[in-house]
Amino acid sequence: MDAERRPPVMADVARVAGVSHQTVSRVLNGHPNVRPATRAKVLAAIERLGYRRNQVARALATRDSRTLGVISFDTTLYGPASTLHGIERAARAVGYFVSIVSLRTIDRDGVREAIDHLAEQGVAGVVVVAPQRSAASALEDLPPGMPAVAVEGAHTGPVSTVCVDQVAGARLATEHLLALGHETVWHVRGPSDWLEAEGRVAGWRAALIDAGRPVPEPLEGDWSPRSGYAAGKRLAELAGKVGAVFVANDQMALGVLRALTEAGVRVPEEMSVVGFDDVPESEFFSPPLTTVRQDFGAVGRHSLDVLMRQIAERDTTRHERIVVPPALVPRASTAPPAGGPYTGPPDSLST
Amino acid sequence: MDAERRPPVMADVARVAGVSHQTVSRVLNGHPNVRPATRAKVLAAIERLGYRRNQVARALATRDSRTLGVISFDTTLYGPASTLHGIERAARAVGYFVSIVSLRTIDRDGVREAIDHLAEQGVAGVVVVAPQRSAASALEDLPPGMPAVAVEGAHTGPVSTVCVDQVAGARLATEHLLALGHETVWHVRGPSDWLEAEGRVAGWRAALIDAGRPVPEPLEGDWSPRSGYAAGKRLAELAGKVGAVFVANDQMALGVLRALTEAGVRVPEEMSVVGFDDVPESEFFSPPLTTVRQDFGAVGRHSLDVLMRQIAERDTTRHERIVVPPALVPRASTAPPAGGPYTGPPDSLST
DNA sequence: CAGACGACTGTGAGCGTTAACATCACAGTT
DNA sequence: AACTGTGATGTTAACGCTCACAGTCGTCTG
Repeated sequence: MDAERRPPVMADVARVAGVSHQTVSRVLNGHPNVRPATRAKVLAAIERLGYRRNQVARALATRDSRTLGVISFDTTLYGPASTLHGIERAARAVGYFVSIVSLRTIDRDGVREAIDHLAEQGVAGVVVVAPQRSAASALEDLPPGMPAVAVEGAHTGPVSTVCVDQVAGARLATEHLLALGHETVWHVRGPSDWLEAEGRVAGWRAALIDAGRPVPEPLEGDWSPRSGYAAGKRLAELAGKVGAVFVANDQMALGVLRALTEAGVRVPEEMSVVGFDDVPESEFFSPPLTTVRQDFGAVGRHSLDVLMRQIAERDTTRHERIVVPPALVPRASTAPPAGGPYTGPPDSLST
Repeated sequence: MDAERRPPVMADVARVAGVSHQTVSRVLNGHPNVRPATRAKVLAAIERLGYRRNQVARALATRDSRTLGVISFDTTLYGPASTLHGIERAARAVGYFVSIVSLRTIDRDGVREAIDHLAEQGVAGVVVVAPQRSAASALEDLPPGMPAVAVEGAHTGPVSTVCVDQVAGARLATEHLLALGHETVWHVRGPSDWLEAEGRVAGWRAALIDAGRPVPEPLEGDWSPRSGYAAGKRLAELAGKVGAVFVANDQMALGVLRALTEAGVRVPEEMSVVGFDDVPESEFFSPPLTTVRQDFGAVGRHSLDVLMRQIAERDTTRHERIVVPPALVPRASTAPPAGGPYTGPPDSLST
C-alpha cells in the first residue's frame, strides 16, 4: 500500500473516522463537546491504525514539552540516585517526563552547558541536584524565566531550594553522643566544596560549642569508604583520646569501622561511631550503624512540587526554601564511654 | 519593546544579521557553503540576541529527536544506577539526550505503557534495563521498527541484548571456593523472577556438578541485606556442615556476614563467603568481601553502541548479543576450610 | 415563528525548524 | 559573447499538532 510506511498521523485517523483532524484532537485532549458516537468512531479509528500522538508536534504547537530536566552530578551515589528516583516518580505522576544530564565535573561551565542543552530541548523547568558550591553558583546564570529548583543547594542565590537540614542532622548526631556521656566528639568531614559537608561540620561544631566542649580538628574525607578507612586508622592511633566520632556519611563510616576493627578497637565499647544518610546497608554493618536518616524521596517530591508551582504560577521570581528534617536512627555503634560519663571539667588536679 | 517577551527565533536572528532564516540554519548546522563573513554576522546576531535553537521544532522537521529512552526498574540499586550512568554518559558523548522512566512494578503492562509514552515523545530508541523475566517478555510488543536494546534481558526474544555473563560469574565464585579446598558451596539466591538470580544459580550448580560435588538446596533471598541476614542465621545454625557460601549479591552478603558475626561464626576461618557485584563498599566489609565484579559502565556503553548501530543502519531486525565478562575479586572473606582441604569422597567409614 | 443560544464540528493559520528547490552572481570555458 | 558550473543565498513548503474562529445544526424562548 504505502511504500513510505510512515506512522499514521492525526489526518489519517480523521479520514478513517470520517471527521476532521480537529475532532480527533478534541477526543485526544478530552474536550467535553464531542458527541459520544463521534468519540467512539475516532477511538475505533485510532485503535485500528495504531495511532500514537506525536508529542513533539504537540510540544511545538503548545510550547509545552511536559518535560523536566534534571541535572545531577554522580547518580551512582545513594543520595542523588534516590533523589532522582523521587523526582522521576513525582514527575510521572503529574504527567511529566524527565530528561537527565549527569556531569563528570560539576564546575560552573559544565552546569551552564547542561542548562543550555536542556533549555534548547524546551524543558518546562529544571531541577539541579547541586551539592557542590561551584554548582550552586552556576545557577546564577540560568536563562531568565526558567523555572528552577536547586536540591541541596546554597540558601542564597536567586533560586528556590529544597534540602535536608544538614546542620540539624549533625547536631542530632553530636548531641546523641554527648548525651551518652562522651566528653567530646571527633568528626570525619566530607570534601570542603560540598555544601552538605560544610553543613555537617557547622552543626557538629555548634553542638560542641553549645555544650562547652572542646572542638577537635576534623579529619578530612572525600565520602569514599577508602577515605573513611584512612581516617579510621588515624582515629585508632588516638584511641585513648577519642571516644566518639561523627562521620559525615555512612560509606566513610564503614571505612572507619573497618579500620577500627583491624586495629582491635571495639565499637561501641571503646569508641562510638555515628554516620549520616542511613543507606540500606548501614543496619547490617558490624556493628549496625547509628546514623542520621535523610528522606531523599521527600526531597525529590518537594522539589517537584516547588517546580510545578513555579510553572503553574508563571512566577520564577519568588523563591521558596523547603527544609526536610533529618532523623536520628540509633543502633548498636554508639554506647556510653568505657570510663563512665563525662561529668565536667576537673576542678583541680587531685581527685 | 515587545510585550510578549518571547525568546528570539531564527527569523529574529536573520533580521538582525540581514540574511534569511535559512542561512542562519545553515550556520547553525555547520553547512559548508556559507561565506565566512556571513557566518560571522550570523554568529554575532545570535550572540547579541541570546538566541537558542528550538530543538522541538528541529525534531519535528527532521523527525529526529536525538533523545533516547531508558526504562528501568529501581534506579536506586547500585547495578541499575551504574548502568544508567554509563548509558547517559555514552549518549551525551554522541549528542543524545536521555529520558528516563522508572517503573514501580515491572510487569508487562507497566513496560508497555512506558514504551508507549516514550514512543509518543519520539525517542530514537530505547534501552530497557530489564532484569526481570516479566519485563523481558514485555519487549515482545515493542512498536515495530523501534530500535531497542535490553540490558540484562533474556537471550531469547526479538531484541538485542547486552549483559554480564552471570553464569560465568557464578562459576568463577564457586570454583574459587572449590579450589580453596571446600567440599561444596552453599548458595543464597536472588528472587526467582530475576534473570540474574537464575543465571547465578545455574552457574553455581553447573560448577558443583562438573566437580562432582553435592548440590545443597539454595537459600532464598530478595537482594536486600535483611534477607541476607535471615539466610545468614540459617547458615550459622548449619555451621558445622557449611564451610563456604556463594551469596548472589554483595548487599545480601553483608547481611550474611552480620548474621555470622552475631552467631560467633568467624569468616573466613570457619566459613568462606563470596558475593557478587563488587559494590564500592564491599572492600570495607568485615572482613573485606571476595566478590565478582560486574562492569556496569561497560554494559551501559555497549548498550548504547548497539542502539546507535541500529539507528544508523535503520535495521532493527538483526539482533546482537553482547556479553560482558565478569571478574573475580579475591579478598579476605574466603580461605581454605578449617579441617584441611577436601580430598574426595571417603572410600570407607574408617580412616 | 423568528431569533437566540448552545452543542457540536470544520477551516485555516500558526508553532520554529529543516528540506528542496529556485535564484543570482561570478568565474572559467569555448 | 554566450554558456556552463559552482558557491552563496533566498523562497516556499512541509513536519503534525493546537488554537481561534467560523460555521451548522437543533432546540428553546418570547
